[in-house]
Amino acid sequence: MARAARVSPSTVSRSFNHPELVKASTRKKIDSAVRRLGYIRNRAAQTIHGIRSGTVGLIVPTVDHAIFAELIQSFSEAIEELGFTILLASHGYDLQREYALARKMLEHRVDGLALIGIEHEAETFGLLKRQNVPTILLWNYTQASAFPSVGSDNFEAGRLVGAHIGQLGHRHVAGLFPPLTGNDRAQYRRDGVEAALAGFGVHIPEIWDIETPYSVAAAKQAVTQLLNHGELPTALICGNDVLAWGALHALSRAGLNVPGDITVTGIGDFKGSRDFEPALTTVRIPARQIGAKAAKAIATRITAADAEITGEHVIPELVQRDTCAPVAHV
Amino acid sequence: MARAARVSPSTVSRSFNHPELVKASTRKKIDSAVRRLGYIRNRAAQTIHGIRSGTVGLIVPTVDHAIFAELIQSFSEAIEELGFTILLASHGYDLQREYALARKMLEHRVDGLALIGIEHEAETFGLLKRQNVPTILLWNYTQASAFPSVGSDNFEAGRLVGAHIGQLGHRHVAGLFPPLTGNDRAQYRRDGVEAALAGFGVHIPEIWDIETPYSVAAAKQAVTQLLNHGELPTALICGNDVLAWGALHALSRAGLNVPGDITVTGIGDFKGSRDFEPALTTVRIPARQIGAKAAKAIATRITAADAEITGEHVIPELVQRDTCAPVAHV
DNA sequence: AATAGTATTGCAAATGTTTTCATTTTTTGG
DNA sequence: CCAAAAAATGAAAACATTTGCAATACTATT
Repeated sequence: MARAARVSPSTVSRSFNHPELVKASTRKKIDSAVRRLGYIRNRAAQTIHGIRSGTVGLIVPTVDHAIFAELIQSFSEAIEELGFTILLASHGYDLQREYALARKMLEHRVDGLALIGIEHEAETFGLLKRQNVPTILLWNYTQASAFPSVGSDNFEAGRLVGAHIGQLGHRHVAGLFPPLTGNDRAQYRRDGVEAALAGFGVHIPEIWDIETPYSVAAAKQAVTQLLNHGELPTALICGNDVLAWGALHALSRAGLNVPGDITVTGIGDFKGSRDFEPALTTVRIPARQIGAKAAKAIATRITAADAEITGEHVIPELVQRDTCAPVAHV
Repeated sequence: MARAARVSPSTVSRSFNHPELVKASTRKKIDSAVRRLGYIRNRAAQTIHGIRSGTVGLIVPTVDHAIFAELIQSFSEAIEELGFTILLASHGYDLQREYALARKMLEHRVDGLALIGIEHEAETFGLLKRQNVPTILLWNYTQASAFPSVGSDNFEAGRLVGAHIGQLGHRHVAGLFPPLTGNDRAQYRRDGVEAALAGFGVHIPEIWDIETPYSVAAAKQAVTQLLNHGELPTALICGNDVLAWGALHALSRAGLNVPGDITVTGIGDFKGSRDFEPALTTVRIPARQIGAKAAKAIATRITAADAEITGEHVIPELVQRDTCAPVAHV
């Protein structure tokens, strides 16, 4: 490239990075050579100078379906705006694989890393601390996390639905949750629900304690099965909106009225929950906001290495819509 | 690193890349130093030797919601399996931005690039041809695309619904499509629908030709508005499943029976459409299959530079479920 | 114990860029 | 038109790795 423009590599470099330092005529020569050759700078070569790679790793449990899609989208938009590109990988809720992926991203010399959730392998935390990679934990929030977390307190989210259901007078409550292992969000929500419910002396009995994979299909099937099982709860608390959608479809299919016959809640307030029929009562965890804030936080930390970033709590909020009713007085 | 293990850099390199060439005892020394220092190879340094970067660019219109999520997930799983990491970016249906993003990925020296759809800026195609980056076009399919395409023929998908609706006897048909600019998939579907319909002498009149942004909320609102508009079509063809969901919610809200009062179709067969109530009649475009095949195709092309890869047509298929009925005989 | 192999390692060059410092060119002011 | 100052450019080192080739260290054979 340098020879094509008949200048030294140094001048080419300057022309890109500090154009004000090179004479207009020289710059023109270089630009024309660039165009002529279709030259594209090699970021890898810059990176080995300690110059930032311009990439941020994002490791999620899954891209599939609604859960993280909105988060990924907003995070990616915001981080792109700030000049970075995303390296994306998913581990399928396997925190061992997460460790391997984090390592791989470090090989690529990402400038920063974002993980979903608060709890990770000690090995992973150790690695990131040692390598001193700016890291941020998304989606769930606590003050005491190993790295700054940006998200909603999922325990609080669970508590909100639990309390709401309790206040509506429900005493026969079922729970529909995804597998809890490797998923602190679901775990915290679940704990929050139980804690709030306990305040009303309510406990989810084992027959009504359903675990299903994360999908509309699985949730629908599980609820359909529950329906054939004899006694019906008066309320069904779902660990997230997708499961709630599945539940609503199952109830609709069975000819049951929501909230007349049974109350249903979700968590997440995913796109579509507002417009569902009946509109889903849920807890809003504002994915777009979290994504945008997280992007800003990590970019700040990357560009101003000293700036200690703090986590940020995006407060979850109960959104009352049309799937909840007070229990009929006995 | 090399000094820590008291060997030369060359030996360290060999120990990683051709372990059989270094003595077991030396390898052990190196391994222990690696562990001690938490050393992680720098891929950037490898990349400037012409060694592959191990990344594949994936540029999508949006990550949001159901459309591409499944595709991204399956593509990412498969490509990861093959040892690559994804560089992800989204352009919001703006093909100019797509060009810029492609350039950026080239700066990062991606080993290959995947784009959604067949039609792109001439500039983009030119760039990729010149740089000779293995490129693949996802989701839509034609034989005559600028790069190999892996996906379903979206014209055919549209034709399938159009023909189905025509055969059921519908003559008063409405269409609900997303904006067509910068979106060949929607465009082709639309064309297919119209072509098939024309075979039955049917044309979508302007009042029933609705364009809405890509979301459940927008679709619901648009259909609600249509409902207040006087005359009702006997069938509503939606450009994709998400819009169909919105339509179904609107109809449910209005107390209309599907398919009794009106027939509805989607395209895509996204996760959840099967379990919707009523289950959505749609055309299956198997995202998982497309993602997996595309990953394999591009990886092949990357690892065996000579291997000319061919596109692959994943045949779309009408999935008849419960939202279509023949029109009542007049 | 010497020789011929073979196995193992190191040296040096190369990769594409940035950066510091030195050199050359241009401009300015007298 | 000259000297001094300022502006523009180039040379060389640095970054972390790979690789071909040369050098060294073993092993087996006689």
